[in-house]
Amino acid sequence: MRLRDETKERTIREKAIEMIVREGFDGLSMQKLAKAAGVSPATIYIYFQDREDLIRQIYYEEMLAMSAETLAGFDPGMHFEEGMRVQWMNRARYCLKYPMRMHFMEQMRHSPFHEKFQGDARNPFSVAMKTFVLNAIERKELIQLPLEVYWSVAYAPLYQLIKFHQSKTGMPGWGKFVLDEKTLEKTLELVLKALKP
Amino acid sequence: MRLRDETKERTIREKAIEMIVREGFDGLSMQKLAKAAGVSPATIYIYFQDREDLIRQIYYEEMLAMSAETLAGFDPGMHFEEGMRVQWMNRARYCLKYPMRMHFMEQMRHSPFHEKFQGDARNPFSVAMKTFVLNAIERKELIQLPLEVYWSVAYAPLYQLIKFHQSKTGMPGWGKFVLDEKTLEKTLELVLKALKP
DNA sequence: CAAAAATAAACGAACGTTCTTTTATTTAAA
DNA sequence: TTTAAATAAAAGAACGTTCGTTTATTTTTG
Repeated sequence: MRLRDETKERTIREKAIEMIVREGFDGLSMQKLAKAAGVSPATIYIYFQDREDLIRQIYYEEMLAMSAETLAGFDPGMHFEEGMRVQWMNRARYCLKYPMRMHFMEQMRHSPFHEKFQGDARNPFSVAMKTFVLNAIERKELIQLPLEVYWSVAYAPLYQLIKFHQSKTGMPGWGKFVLDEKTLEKTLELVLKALKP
Repeated sequence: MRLRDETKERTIREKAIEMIVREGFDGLSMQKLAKAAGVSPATIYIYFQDREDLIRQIYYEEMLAMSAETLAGFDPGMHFEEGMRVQWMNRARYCLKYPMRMHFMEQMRHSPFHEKFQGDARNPFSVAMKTFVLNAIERKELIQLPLEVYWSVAYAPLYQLIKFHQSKTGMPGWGKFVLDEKTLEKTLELVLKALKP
């Protein structure tokens, strides 16, 4: 019995991400992907049921990887400020280390795929986050607010900053923006100021 | 000479947005669009050069409409808190009034089209925004910070909140989230707390 | 040799776009 | 006032291409 060449699946996954980032979901065709991965179109269908399953699987894998990296060194029982700092640094590090994957996820999250796949995506992440927030509120290290408001104030600015950083042109009319350690830290301070009692 | 039926172009544009929101850029095909708009495929090419031009034109139109609505009742010389409040309410109103268009724009902004079209998109918006921020800093109503940091802290939370509101399922594991006037106002207060000296 | 991996070639369907024709409307000569 | 030429809008059918996927076959390795 012939064994699977696991590098083939990896290559397919990576090339798919590249294609989607470069040309959007429009640009992801199975035949072009096969060519890019140096593989026959039929081979893709050994590893994935169909095009949608391919996208779904990449999405799940990426979600897990991001969650894991985000929760590294994090404990839901941590003090608020420390926990926030760990998460900010983890997220920033991941996004800057894997800009392709990050871009892919951003594209995913704003496409109709997101709602379609969300139901069966069980990231270990929401639970930890919820516990962390409730703890922090109880300890009076964080003001009382709905989870969605917390999320919006706590992390949306970070992702927007990263998007500015990764944008080639920056804001139209403004120059190129570079996100350095200091700016990151300063922005985190602002967010903490908003959220602490 | 036969006159143009202007309703045709409007219908095409609206159906295109609907299709993109429902099925993504993948799902936008010229033939399906023609059928949905009750028009011959060839007719679309009277109004638009090609598929990409169609998307580009819709994008520009939407950008202008959003900018206009966002700047309604706004003056770059306004005091910081008042200006922020006007912009928050304007943006929120627009997004909640036209969820389709908003969704279309979000999908646009995170697709490769965005960088492609950004160069020639001149929204009247950046200038007003820049002036407003510089004024506010000079008056010491706003702390000193880069424009990108300001933008990230000031508006990213708002858009994230709106996305929660419009998401059918809400955060996975949490319930459905409804954005009411009071939550909006509360969140704005938090952001102001972060940004004021 | 058995069996799964991998392929090349091919399938019908759908794609973006164009070609040809028809329809509606204006213009202006009769 | 009638009517025919002129013209752009609009339609329908078709173009060649590429799409996602499958079938039939070969290759590889336990």
